[in-house]
Amino acid sequence: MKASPMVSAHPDAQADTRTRIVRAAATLMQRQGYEATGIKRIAADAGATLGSVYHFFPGGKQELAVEALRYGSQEFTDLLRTGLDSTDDPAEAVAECARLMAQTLRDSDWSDGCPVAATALEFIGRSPAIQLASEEALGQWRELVAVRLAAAGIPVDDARDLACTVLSTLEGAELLCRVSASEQPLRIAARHLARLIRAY
Amino acid sequence: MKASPMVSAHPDAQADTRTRIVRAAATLMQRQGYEATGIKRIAADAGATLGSVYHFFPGGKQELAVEALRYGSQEFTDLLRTGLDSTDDPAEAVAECARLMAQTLRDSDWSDGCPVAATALEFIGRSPAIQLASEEALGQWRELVAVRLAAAGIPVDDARDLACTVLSTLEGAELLCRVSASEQPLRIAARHLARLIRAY
DNA sequence: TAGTGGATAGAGCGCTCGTTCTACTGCTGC
DNA sequence: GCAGCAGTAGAACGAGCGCTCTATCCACTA
Repeated sequence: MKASPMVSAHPDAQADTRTRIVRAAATLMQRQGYEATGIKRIAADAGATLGSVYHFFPGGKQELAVEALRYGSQEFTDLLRTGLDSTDDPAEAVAECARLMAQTLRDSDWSDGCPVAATALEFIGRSPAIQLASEEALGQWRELVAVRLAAAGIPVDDARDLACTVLSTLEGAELLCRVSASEQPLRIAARHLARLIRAY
Repeated sequence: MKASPMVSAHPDAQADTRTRIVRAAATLMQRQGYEATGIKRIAADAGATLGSVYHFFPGGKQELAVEALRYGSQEFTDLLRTGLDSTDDPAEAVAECARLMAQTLRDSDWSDGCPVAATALEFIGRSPAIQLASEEALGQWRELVAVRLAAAGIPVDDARDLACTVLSTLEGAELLCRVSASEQPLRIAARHLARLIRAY
């Protein structure tokens, strides 16, 4: 079947097959982790077949997972950048990130959270490739926040430490939001993080 | 084989079979999540057999998982209580919790983290029983911190919100610690949380 | 028209999973 | 002595997993 690119039941069918597979994998792994996500389900969600999956990812599920983590990480980077660039006040900018996350979560029924958390927790100490990909993602986000805070005049060392806590708090608050199906933890975190940053 | 209670290759063989099974399940699920943890592996680690597992948990893996979550949650409650009661200064007490977590993590090679995070993330929106058990655990911890802060003279409403952020930050920092195999995020979180609390 | 190779397609392999089932052991009350 | 029962033991089942394999389709080149 061949479906010209614009005809399909899948929302992003216009993208090429490889991209659709990565997107589907990223979404599923973000929502339920690595082990609970089957390759056949990924292929079905992507509107692709098993043959295509193994054609593009001969390394199998793990290779696909690493790619999916990178893809999701980039999406979250974009969200952070949007929040951080939303205003001149660095405290308010970080708070905006928390609010954006809360909104994304609510809009997806508490499904679309941090793209690496669920998968990373399954693999700590068990898969160097996946742990490294997760570490790179977190490091990249931390750097992004640190640079933004430093640009606002906060001493570089303080900015780096603050960025670490900002990320910790955002990640943890997101977990709490998802488990309790409530925006509250991220809303509260937004206020407290802003207050903490203003103290510098 | 019978093994009088004191003879066995397993560290906690003196406990009864049911307890050993729950402990083994809690440890494995804490380290690698629910899906990656097989029932046969749980039985082997507990020094029990499949028959015993299904004898005590006729509801199967999910019933066992809920019990394991409760068990792990109680252990973490004990850790929090120890930290919170370590000093009169509420800010310092919360910081001590973070330090205790960092130490536990390091001592276990970044394996023994929050007992519910990994499993909870796999099941959000997919299993009411497990999500509820996770929510209860987080709520219990939050309450514990809130009461401690209120007892130190912080207004009740502020204490409740602060407790929420404390938990968010601890959970997130722990994730960062495990992924990066470093105590740094929790050490930094300890300082920042103390500072935030002192502002009230 | 024939040839080439990236991409698609899905049947089927071996394996492991959670679960079920039957048999056995050892204690307790009669 | 033995019935009854909680607990132990592990073989076996069906389902589903990740993955392999062969066949086919379709542009593009010559």
